[in-house]
Amino acid sequence: MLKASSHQGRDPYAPELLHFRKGETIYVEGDPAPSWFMVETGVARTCRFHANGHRQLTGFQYPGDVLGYEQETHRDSAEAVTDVTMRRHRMALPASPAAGDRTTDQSLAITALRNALDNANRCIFLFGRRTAPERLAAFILMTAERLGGYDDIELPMCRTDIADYLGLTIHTVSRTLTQMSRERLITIDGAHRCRILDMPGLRSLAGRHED
Amino acid sequence: MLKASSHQGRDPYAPELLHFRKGETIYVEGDPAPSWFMVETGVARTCRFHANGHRQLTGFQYPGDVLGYEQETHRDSAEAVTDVTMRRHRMALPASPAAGDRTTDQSLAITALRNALDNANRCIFLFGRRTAPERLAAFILMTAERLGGYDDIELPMCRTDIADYLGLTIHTVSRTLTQMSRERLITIDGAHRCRILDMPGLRSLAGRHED
DNA sequence: CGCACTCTTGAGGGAGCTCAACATTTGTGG
DNA sequence: CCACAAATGTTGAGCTCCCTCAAGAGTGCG
Repeated sequence: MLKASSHQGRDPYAPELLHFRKGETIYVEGDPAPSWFMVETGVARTCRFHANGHRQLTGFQYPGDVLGYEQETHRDSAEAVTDVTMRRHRMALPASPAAGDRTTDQSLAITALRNALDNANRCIFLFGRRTAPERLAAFILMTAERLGGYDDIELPMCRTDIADYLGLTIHTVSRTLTQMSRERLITIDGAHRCRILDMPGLRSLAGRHED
Repeated sequence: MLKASSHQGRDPYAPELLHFRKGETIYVEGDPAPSWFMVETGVARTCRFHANGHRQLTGFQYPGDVLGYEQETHRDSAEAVTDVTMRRHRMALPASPAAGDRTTDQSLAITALRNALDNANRCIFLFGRRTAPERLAAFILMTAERLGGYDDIELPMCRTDIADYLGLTIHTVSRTLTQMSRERLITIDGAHRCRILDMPGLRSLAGRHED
């Protein structure tokens, strides 16, 4: 399941660098989870599938973000949104045999988990009982912040990803973005690029007057 | 902000037992977060408020669940749904001074965070682009599992809590529950008690044919 | 008993989904 | 390089689900 450019027989605790091409699967829901990943370059997505086939994205992971830190088996699937480079870490099991600096490892894990939890809670907050324009405004602002806070944003994911993340259809996403550009909040330049024109207006729409 | 029945001058690392009465505030968004909590008895809820005043619950915490494990300041508020007993733990800072078994403490934190993250992801999954009946079916099943897997469930929270958690209005929650009892999926016995009549039907409605 | 609070129920309207078609971009082979 | 196909994105019309507004019923407490 794990596509690794691995070298057998190396130090099993040295974090390993892996490459995935756009669209490739990193791991699948239900796979055993002996390791977790931190994005170095590119963007990944995590998702789950409903019984009815509907896909729900649970998050996008940018450089520095962690994914796959779960007990026993993975609770979601992960795929590469763009070409992506990730570092694979061994699970820091409490009862693991002697191996280097476990404490540092655990601290790293705690920080990573805390960030992941914060992101998850932010999502729950952002997308509970909100209109399509509010969700998209929040999404654009969130993405802009992740990418460094510039007004010019490269959206690495396709419309379907955005829709499955925000709990909308691609039609509504498309229509709403068009509407937002009509209202001079943003400009859309192709499918993967947009620019924030009216930051206060966008923040207000997202329900973030302060912060 | 922290209402503690604390004894000054005790071992600062001994987890402390706190009591909160139904409706009492445990901590508030923005408070400094020098400690985190684990529920012993009762139920708590975490929530955030939108600029427009709308409340979004981010989770319910049952015995064994953790809350407030955040960096620097709390990212959400926490309140007691019922009378609740919690154990307060010190943050295990990587650079904290010598104090007992830090490693065990960190392992505990990792387990707690992992569970919290799993719950958060489950919520994102359950409530993305789903109808009111689907959300409520999922909610009832989730609550039943949390309470031990019995068919007879005591819902400790009020309708407003359920609505703010699922991103619905109390009207829709009420109407939908009534409808579900008309369809013989559940019975409603007062505001805080329900019984699952048709488990397969409920699982199917929640989109969980297997698992 | 009366007040406050929570929950339930109904009628009407609007946001977003469905169905359908078209436009644009990307990829592939001649 | 162009022709064509496939994938992705945009736009419109109609309908459904859930929110809004409004009122009534049940419950707990002084």
